[in-house]
Amino acid sequence: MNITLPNGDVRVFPEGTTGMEIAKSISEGLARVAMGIYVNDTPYDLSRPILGDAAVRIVTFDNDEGREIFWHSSAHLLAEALESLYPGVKFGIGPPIENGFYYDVDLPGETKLSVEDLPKIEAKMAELAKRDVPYERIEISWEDAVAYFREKGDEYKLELLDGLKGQDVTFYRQGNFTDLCRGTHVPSTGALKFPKLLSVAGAYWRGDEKRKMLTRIYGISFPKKQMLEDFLKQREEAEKRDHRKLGKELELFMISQNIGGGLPVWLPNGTIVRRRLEDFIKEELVKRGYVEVMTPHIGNLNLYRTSGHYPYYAESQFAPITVEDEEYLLKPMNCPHHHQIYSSKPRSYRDLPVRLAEFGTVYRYEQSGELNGLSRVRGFTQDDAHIYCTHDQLKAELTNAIELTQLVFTTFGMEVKTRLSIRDPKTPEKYAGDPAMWDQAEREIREVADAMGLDYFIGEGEAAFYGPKFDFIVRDAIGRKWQLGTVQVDYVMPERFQLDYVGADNQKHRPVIIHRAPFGSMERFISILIEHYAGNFPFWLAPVQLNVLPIADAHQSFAEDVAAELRARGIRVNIDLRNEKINRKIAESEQKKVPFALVIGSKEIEADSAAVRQHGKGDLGLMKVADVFAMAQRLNVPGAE
RNA sequence: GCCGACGUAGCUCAGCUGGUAGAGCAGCUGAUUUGUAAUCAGCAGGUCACCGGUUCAAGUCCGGUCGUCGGCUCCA
Repeated sequence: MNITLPNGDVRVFPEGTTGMEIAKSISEGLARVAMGIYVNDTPYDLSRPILGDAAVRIVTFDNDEGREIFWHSSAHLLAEALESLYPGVKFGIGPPIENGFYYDVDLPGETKLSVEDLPKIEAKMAELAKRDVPYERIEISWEDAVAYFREKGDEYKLELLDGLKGQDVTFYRQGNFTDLCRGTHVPSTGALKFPKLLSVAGAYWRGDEKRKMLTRIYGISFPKKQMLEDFLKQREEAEKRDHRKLGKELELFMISQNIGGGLPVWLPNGTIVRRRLEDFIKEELVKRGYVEVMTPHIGNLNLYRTSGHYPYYAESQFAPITVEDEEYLLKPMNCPHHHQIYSSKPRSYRDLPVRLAEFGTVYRYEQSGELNGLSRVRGFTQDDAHIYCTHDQLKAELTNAIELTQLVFTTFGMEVKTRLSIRDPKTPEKYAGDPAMWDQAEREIREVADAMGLDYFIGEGEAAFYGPKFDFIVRDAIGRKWQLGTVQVDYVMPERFQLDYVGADNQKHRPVIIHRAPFGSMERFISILIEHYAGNFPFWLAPVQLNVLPIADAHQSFAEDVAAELRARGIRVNIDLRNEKINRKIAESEQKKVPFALVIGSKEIEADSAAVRQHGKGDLGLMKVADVFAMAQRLNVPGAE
């Protein structure tokens, strides 16, 4: 048979040759690190005979696919270890994930697992790995598979089999452990020498909170010990960037239980960062023809009945407040308020687009277990705006809104993934408005994306109930994904709020609304920003931009003059007049991550200069004070490095 | 909300099998006048998250509550 390699080479092998034999024919080295082989894009075990001509691709730990195989096999090894340590354990699912693998298990009786049990399990895994036994693929009829798990009493596997009714299935066996599994696996357990179990957590069976909570064990493994060590070190480094830790250290924000969980307060330093970001966006809004508005924090409940948010989202809102027989809601979003502004006077097509912007604070009830620093809160401020436009203007306005969002991410150099969030065709009841409208909206938003050459992926079922949207997703220091900016198309609210404008034909028409927020939530954006910079804010954002550090009393008056001159130029300056050694003053300036320190002693005064020290870079030498002023002003603009 | 772990001074953390709380940093006072990452000394600082129980005795053991963290679920 003819086997085509990824480089285009075609080699002839006897029918039934295995992936391992092909790998060996290429090189012994490749055979050693191979995890599996893709045969015409279907993953095969290396021991599985290949029948007929095929294009193949051998995958190793360096490929996503190879890691997937490696971690999937590791999950089976974990399961085997658990079965040997906790006889009677039942197994849910145990897939590979982005960084490692997990297995969901139902432990026998009242057995509880805590992190302290992990080393023991880990040791067992390592021991089992050492036997170096093969992963065997077993094809089995559905009936026999059911019989096996019925015998074993594993109702979870039986439930999984329910979903596979009528098909033959595959088992994988290594040593004493057999699992229902589609595969693929590494050739033998010997490859999995360095497993590391990371955490235990509860996880609902099949993700359904009405069903039993299983114990999930997370782990990771590597083919080389050094890789495991590097991974753990990197993890530790990432934890240092955690915005909750840096937020405290740099006095950016705090969360007080006396105020309430999920209700962060901004400290003076954090307020500066936030205001600078707001100023940055506001400037862009002016350039793009937005007008700013302000609306109160509560609104009549009827607004949200009209919009449909209430009672649909009632369980994620704070309870209504009743005053003089009227009910009010802490606003969970700004849109209805803005719609009132739009409809406060007759609008002509000549007025459109109307772009109403507001840094609007909204309140949503989040479950206590979900609160997280600034990332997940109960009160947050959106850099919100609603664009009311004619249908003809929609694409241009969408493009403009997406560009603004992109400007945000490029300004900060953040890596972002763009998701086009559309309906889930299986649950039409979750969406308002008529399907034809949706089809149109989804088509239009996609056309805009394609015209812009946007790199995006589809998120089926991620649309808002009133329309499709783009979501901009970034990762925090420890790899969790968060949605920041969003741009949404909405044909539903104009209907519900009876919004209209008079067209050139002197007839009333419905506008289209674009909801958009480039930062999304200021709180969440800043949480990511803190981690992105590891607290080392660029000059224009830094709460304190410059520390002036006189060496001794004699240098104070000159230093104070320099500081005053900088302040007069709008630079945020601190001066350290304490009776401390210069080393101490420098150390603290570095710890506080202040971008520049100006050391001032006799030499500097003599030369009308300052010794400039850049945070993280060290001493840059003497600079004339006039040049320092110029540099500070040059750096004090958004995006400057 | 659910599963698990954790909660000691402003911060970071010690406190073994129960015997009335300890360090470093920060703070205050004083000395030192300092040249590129922490000068020295003294002082002060705690209802050991909260409530209840066991015990002669609880930071430590048990139960409950609240909160934090890691997940799960949810996210307009």
